[in-house]
This record gives sequence, C-alpha cells and structure tokens, in this order.
Amino acid sequence: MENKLFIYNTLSRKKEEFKSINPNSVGLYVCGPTVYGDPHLGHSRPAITYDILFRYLNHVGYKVRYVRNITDVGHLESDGDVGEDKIAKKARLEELEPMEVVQYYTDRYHQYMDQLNVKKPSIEPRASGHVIEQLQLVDDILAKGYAYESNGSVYFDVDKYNETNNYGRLSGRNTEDMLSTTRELDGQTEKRKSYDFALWKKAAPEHIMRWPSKYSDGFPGWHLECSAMSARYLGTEFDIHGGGMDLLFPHHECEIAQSTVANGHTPARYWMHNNMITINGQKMGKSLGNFITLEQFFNGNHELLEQAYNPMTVRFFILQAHYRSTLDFSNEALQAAQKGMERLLEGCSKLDKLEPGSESSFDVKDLSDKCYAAISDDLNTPILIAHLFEGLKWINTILAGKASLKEEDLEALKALMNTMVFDILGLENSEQTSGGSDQLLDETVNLLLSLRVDAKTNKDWATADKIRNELQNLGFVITDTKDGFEWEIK
RNA sequence: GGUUCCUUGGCCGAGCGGCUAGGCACUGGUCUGCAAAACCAGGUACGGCGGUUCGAGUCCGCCAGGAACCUCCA
Repeated sequence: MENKLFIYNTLSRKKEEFKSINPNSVGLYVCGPTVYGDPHLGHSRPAITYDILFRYLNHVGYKVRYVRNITDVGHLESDGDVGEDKIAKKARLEELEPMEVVQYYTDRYHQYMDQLNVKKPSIEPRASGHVIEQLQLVDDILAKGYAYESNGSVYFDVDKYNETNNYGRLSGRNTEDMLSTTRELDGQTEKRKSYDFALWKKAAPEHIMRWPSKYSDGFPGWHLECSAMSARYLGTEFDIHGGGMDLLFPHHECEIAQSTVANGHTPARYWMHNNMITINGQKMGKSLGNFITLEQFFNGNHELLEQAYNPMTVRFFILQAHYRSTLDFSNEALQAAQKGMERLLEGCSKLDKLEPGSESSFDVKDLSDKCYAAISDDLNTPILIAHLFEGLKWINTILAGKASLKEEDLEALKALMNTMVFDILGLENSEQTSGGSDQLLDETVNLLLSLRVDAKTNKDWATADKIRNELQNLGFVITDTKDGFEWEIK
C-alpha cells in the first residue's frame, strides 16, 4: 500500500491520511436507505461514492467489511398522524403488511443499485432484525445514567452527556443554540430538554410496527439502529462511517453520543459525508417531492427529462463532480456526461487493437501516478477522469498512427485504463459495441459494408453513400478506417 | 435566528498562493471521394468592494446572492 489515501474527516474538518485500525483490513459503515419509497437520483450519490471507496480500498489490498443498513423501522413523521412510523403509515395506506412494503422497496433498491453497477456491501442488516441489540443499548445507556424513562419512552440525557462530553463535536453546534431553535414535536412534554432524543419510543395504539420491552410496547429510537448494527458487525471502534450530509445532524451526532456512553469512545475514526444532488438549486428529496426516481431516469418517463439516460451515464455524471460538492441536475449536464463517457468507453474498447512500437511517445508511469494521486486525494474522481481523458487522447493518437508506445508501456497503459475505468470507477459497457449478439446480423452488415468498400474502390460514390445512408437510417453507426470500416448499433 | 458551506468561461465541473484542469458546445485546421470519427490549434473565467503578500480564483474582512442542517430525509 504505497499510495497514501487522504480522506476528509468531518470530525476534524480536514483531509487526513487514512490509517486503518488493523493493518490490512477496514471496517466501513454507511447509512443506507429508508425503504418506504422508490430509489431516486439522490440515493445514488452515497451508494456510488462509497462504492468507489469500497472498490479503491479493495484495489490497494485491504480486506474491507462494508456494512450498509436497510432502515425499515423507527423513523417518525411530523406531519399528519404525529408520531406514526413512516413504514406503518404507507402500509396502512396501501393495505399491506409493513414488511411487505419493506421487501418491495428493498428489492427495488437492489435492482437499481445493480443497474448502476454498485457493488453489494458485505453485510446489509435490517434495523427490524436488530431490535434486541438496540434494546440492549437502551438498557446500557440507562444503566450508566445517561438516559431517563418517561411515560414508557426512554430519552437520552444530553445535559448529562455534556458534563463530560461534547454533544455537537461533529456538527459544530452547541446546546444553547439548539434550545432556541428546536420546534415543537411529539413527545416534547415528556422530555426534560427539547434536544434530548428518543432511544425507545412507546407506540401509539394504531402503530402496527411494535416490539415488546420492559419499558413499553414500542419501537427503537431514530438513531439507535446504526449504533447497534455497526457495533455488532464492525466492533465498537471501526474505521470509516459514511452517509449523506443531511444525516450529519442530528443522526450522526446522536450516534456518537450513544456509542460514546456505551463504549467510552467515538464509534468511527473517520466520518465522511457526501453532498446533495440538487434540482433547480434545491436539494432533491422526498420531503420536497422534487425527486426523479432512477426508474424514470432509465426510461425517460418524467416531465423534466428530455430523454432516457442509461445507468452508466448517471454514474458518470455523479463521478464527474467531487462527492463533497453539490451537483445540480440538468439535461444538458447529463447529455454532456453521456457523450464524454461514450467517447472514453469507446477508447477503452479499442485498447486491444493497439500495436506496440519501437518508441514511447508518452510517459505512462507519470499518467499512472497522476491517476493514483487523484483518487487518493479524497476520492477526487473528477480529476481522475480528466487524466483518463489524457489517456484517451493517447489511445486515439496511437490509433491514428501519429504516436506509439513500446510494448511494456502499452501494457501499462492498458492495465491503467482498465483498472481505473472499470475496476475503480466501476463503469461498464452497457451496450454491445461492434456487432451485437446476432451472428447472422454481423455477417449481413459486414457483407453490405464490404460491398461499399468495393464501390468506393470503383469510385462509385452513389452506391457507397446509399449503403452508408441506409444503414445509418436503420440505426447503425458507420466509421471508416484506414483499411476498412467499423460499425456498431446505436 | 443559529450552525456549516457555496458563488469559476455558453453549459457542467476541478483547482494545493506563482505552473494549460477536464468534459460538452463553439470556431479554424489536418485526414477523408464527401461525411463521420480521430487528431491539432483557438476563444471566452474566477459574484462585488477592500486588505495581507513580491505575487490571490486560491488567505483575511465586509457586502450581495444561494444552499444544506436545526423535523423524517442519501
């Protein structure tokens, strides 16, 4: 592992050199989706961001245990039926068993993550399957005196915690400010301070997702699941905790507080937060109802979409911005991403056609160093991609016969491009280039195009153009080369 | 109101105080029977006003505009 990885740690608000707790392994926890709706573009940002991290850590030789949870219980809703669990509400609306809703949207999430070529995490635990662990955590925190019972619910005592700790060290807030800004919510009267948060919540009678406990029939608090599941699968201290910036406060702040009481220290050493995807300058999200689902992106069926975009275009679009910057959706940006990516993938598919020469016109080692430097610098994928376009230029220049690479340099370039584009950035050729699966079609088109070559040789331009134009009308892309032709289905 | 952050060329989007980011679009050229593709060259830029510095898009201050979080959210 000669390449040092630097990641921006929200805890210190600085880029830090990554050092794993154990020499060759990494524990990574990422907050996953709440499965009560279809996955939208916003969900793809953390999935892809931490997918890159996962892939890169693996690439440089770490054994990574990547845990990404499914939230299927525990979140409260402030509007309408106050205090009702989101999952339960949706289920009643559709007259379904809540776990049926959970299963449906979990499957949908997996389906779209697969299409985006997001690798599956090592473990994908569900909150509802870890209520026992969460209750143990409640007992523990209560026993240590950092929580109190109130009317069947258990609340975390932030003031008590603040005597020896700092509630706000992650988000940079302080409790005085919080007092003046907290809104009236359900359970406010049961709490000593408005900023205290629930560890266990007594369920209202109509609440159908509930578990028995010595406190009440209820459900675990909003922030407990990640503390419980990360500790179970990664230990009480692990390397990296990731999630969206919108979870920084209160979710991650609460996680830190809970785990600090339970275990005496912060659960994770590095906290990473991806920024939001915006649409017309505003966060794309469930609350604002301004989201476009991944299904809609892939089939183009949304009023804001000028066309369908294939999953790799969406992936490339996201990777062209740094993960800590907001990224604004627009058709123009997506289309630009699509064209650039197609050109890059096209170049990669031509790598095998390159023949070694006697001289090397380019410094492959230097390009390789730059690529690794970029990805190691807090996953700077836009810089990495910029360098890959440099590699693309080389490939095309060599193809045009205007430059060359010695055999070992050529092999190095092939390896570099394939590693970066496919292994680390996780792009893939979603469409069959040249040919397709139908052999009969292949031969037919080749026959037509070889007739065209004959026509060209005879300077019969009318026939040559007719063949090309007709094929283009049918959706083929015809490219003339020095000694023949290439084609693909658009 | 508080906390954190952003404002870069036609569009998207990187930028470590001094060295061409990159992509898309555009213009000219090379190649080609023509085109396409490819390559070469080119033009536009750092919200405003001050300050620090030999030197600032990059640091500091103020102003303007915007965002996220403070409530479930990726």
